[in-house]
Amino acid sequence: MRILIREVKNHLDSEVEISGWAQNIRIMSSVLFIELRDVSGTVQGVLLKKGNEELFDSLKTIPRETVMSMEGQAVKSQAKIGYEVQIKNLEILNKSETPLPLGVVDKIDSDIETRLENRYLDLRRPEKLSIFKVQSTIANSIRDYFVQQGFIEIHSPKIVAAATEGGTELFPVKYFERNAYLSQSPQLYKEIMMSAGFDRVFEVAPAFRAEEHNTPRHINEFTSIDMEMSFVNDDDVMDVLENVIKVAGQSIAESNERELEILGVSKPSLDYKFKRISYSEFVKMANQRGIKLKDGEDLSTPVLKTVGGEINEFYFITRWPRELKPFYVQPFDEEYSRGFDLQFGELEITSGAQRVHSPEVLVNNLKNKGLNPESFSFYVNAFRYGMPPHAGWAIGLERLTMVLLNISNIRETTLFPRDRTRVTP
RNA sequence: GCCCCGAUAGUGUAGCGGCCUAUCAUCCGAGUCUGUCGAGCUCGGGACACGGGUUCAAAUCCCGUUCGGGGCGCCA
Repeated sequence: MRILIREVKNHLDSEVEISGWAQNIRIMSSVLFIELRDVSGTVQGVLLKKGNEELFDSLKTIPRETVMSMEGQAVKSQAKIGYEVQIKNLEILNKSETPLPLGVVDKIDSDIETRLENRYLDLRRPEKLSIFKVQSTIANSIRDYFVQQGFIEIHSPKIVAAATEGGTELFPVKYFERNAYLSQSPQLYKEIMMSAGFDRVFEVAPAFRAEEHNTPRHINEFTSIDMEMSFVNDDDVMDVLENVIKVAGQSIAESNERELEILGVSKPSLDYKFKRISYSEFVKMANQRGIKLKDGEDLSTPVLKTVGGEINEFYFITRWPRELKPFYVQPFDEEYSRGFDLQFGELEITSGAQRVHSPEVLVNNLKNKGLNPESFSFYVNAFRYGMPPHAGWAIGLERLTMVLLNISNIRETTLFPRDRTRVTP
């Protein structure tokens, strides 16, 4: 029965069977070592030539990254990790071709381009695996938290009709005899669920944006963690968001000690209150730093870098100008809205808001934004027959992973990134 | 979409008019070495993105194409 490599140390002085990839084979005249790797770690197998001549010679020409299974005695030894497996039986399950398009254990770092082209090899490296183990923890801890808080997990359609929010470019798809689009966000649907009386919902699903951006923080398909709650305001859902981030940080600290060590990242320490800085205060902060910025202007990347870059923690930017936020964001007063962003330093992690719940205000907002309320009837109608006040937000899973692991390119936290020029693998 | 920068063995690089039948490392192959762990040592293998131009001479300079990187814009 095959065991995981990290379990070998619990079976010293007994027979074990392990399977994995031969990441390095060191051959001496009378003894050879095979470093075997599986999802849990690595261990070396040893084979003395004496008494095993045939097997010994056949292993001399085995390429790196060949998949094999070995049986033998697990023993304490002078190996660096303190133990090894004395090979008795070895079965080649699948030979690797050579040379490798990308060395898994080479000392040379490859370009991200080469790594993405050969992602299956790149992901064999423990650091890359670790990123996605952590991402799994993040997603699951958030999901658990929501379920615990009485949220209902929903799955909204990803193929949508022409009319959406405006603004973002959409990917067109052929829908039989009609044109449709890939969904940019579950926004309208999760709001409709409030009208449906589900009270609190969440969804973890892909979102598609056909923007031709080319930055280390944008991709065209990402995983959006969305939530929406009824009978709450913007401050309430900011509280929930702060908890969610802290829960995720806590779960990583508890479950991914080894991965953090491999990545050389310290445990997230989030035991501080997330600051809530109003948009207008943020503008003042920029002005104090010599940046010419008027109240009402959008916060550009350089502004966020200068001001946000100084704040090396999570913080909210609240009360954005209505002008800068979408039609479904609830006004705070004539000028400002109940929309907010969660930032980490310069990076936007989340966008959220208390939403408009009055159909009249909604229709008015649509018109003001130059959109035709008629095209949104499927959505607006849900407001006509009893829509509760509600609020919600959406986090980019990949961006959250970047922040918690201090990774600077979103492609690193995406298994198979879709960017301006990449659709494969 | 705009502005910079880049493309040399499987991988990562040096070279930036003649010294280049192109450097180094890794890798691959052959051999050697009684326990290595970035194994060591010896020998061998493998590359100038594509198209055009300038020049006696181009990896090197110029133009175009393709692809990539960075910055910005766009971006619920």
